[in-house]
Amino acid sequence: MAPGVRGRPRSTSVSDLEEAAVELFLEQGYESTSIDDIARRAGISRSAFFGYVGAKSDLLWHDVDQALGRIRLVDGMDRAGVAEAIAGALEPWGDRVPWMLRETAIMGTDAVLRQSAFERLEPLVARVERALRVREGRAALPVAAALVAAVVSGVVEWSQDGRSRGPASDAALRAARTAAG
Amino acid sequence: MAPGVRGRPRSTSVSDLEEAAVELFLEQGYESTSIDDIARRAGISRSAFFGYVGAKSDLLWHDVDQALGRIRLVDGMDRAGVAEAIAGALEPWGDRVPWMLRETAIMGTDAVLRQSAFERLEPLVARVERALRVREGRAALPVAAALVAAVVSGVVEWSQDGRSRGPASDAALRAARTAAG
DNA sequence: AGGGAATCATGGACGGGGTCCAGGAACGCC
DNA sequence: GGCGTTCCTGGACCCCGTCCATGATTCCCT
Repeated sequence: MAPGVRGRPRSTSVSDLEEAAVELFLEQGYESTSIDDIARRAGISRSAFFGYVGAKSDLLWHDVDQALGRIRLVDGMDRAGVAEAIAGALEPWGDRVPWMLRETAIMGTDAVLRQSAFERLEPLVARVERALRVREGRAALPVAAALVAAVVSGVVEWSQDGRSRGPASDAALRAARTAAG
Repeated sequence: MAPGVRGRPRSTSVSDLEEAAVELFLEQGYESTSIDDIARRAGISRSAFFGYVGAKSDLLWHDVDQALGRIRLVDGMDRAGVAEAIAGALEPWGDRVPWMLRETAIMGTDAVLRQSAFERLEPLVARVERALRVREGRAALPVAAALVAAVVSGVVEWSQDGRSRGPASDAALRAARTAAG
């Protein structure tokens, strides 16, 4: 596939690394799993690991990062439009929680997720602010921050709902509405 | 002072460490300043450093942590009440921006602040949720998250306002109101 | 077939953060 | 002065993330 690409082909993928990591995290926990462990199980060296991923915690965000990449915002949107755009990007998830957002207790990843959450979400806040600026003016930033925070907290609650969990996009929309009320 | 305390007295304080750190951060930047550098300038060993502070980034949050500790929430508050409580805790700041929130460009601390922001703010979200639960019911979490996010973004904007910056508490209140509207 | 050129993998070195611990130093109390 | 308590020190340790020289694998062109 992909003709015209020269050079040595990659020997694995981020998804494979993610898979290997989840296994190890479930077995030994996040902190007790070194990058060496993950790389070894995926069949590459520690150095190569950093050719796929910039940090160990990136593996936890792989699914979320892809969802973030699917969000399509347009300048001039209103709050509801932004909420729908974000919810739409979550539709591929359906009612299935990404591996890394589940079993956080077993893996002991809560602390790490908190550390990297702001870093991950802040770019989205910036994008939302830009989209809202036409309608909200100079107050766009707090509005954007509040909107994103509401949606995120909604998704987090959703991911912790044991059973009877609907689609992620519904949870996102619901949270956005309740916060706006 | 403080009679009845046995044992060797502490040889410095967190505030002293913060002061030494700010100097070094302004001179060399955050990343280029090692914990050894800070400890040396403060006249203690690297090991002792961790007896005052759990991590290098804690120094950046010293002022904010104290403000967080001043916030008094009561179960049954409404959104406006919570906003006022938070704003009240910021009054000691007046219109002066804490050292570590200023000159973040010079110190190169933006990345570190982002990393530790969620970690710092999430406990506040939890407290706000608890206070709001009486009135907001099960939707308290997204509301709390949105409220905190709005206030924080407002304070961040305030801290970057070059001149004609009013008190921090005003900025916090303003942001909370615009996000709620 | 053979020689670039490009891309990736490897192993190792390095600096730094954070933890841990054994020993010593400074205090109050008896 | 002895004792318990609290703190400081120096060092060892593990791991993360960066960097680099070297080698491996592929495509393309001649």
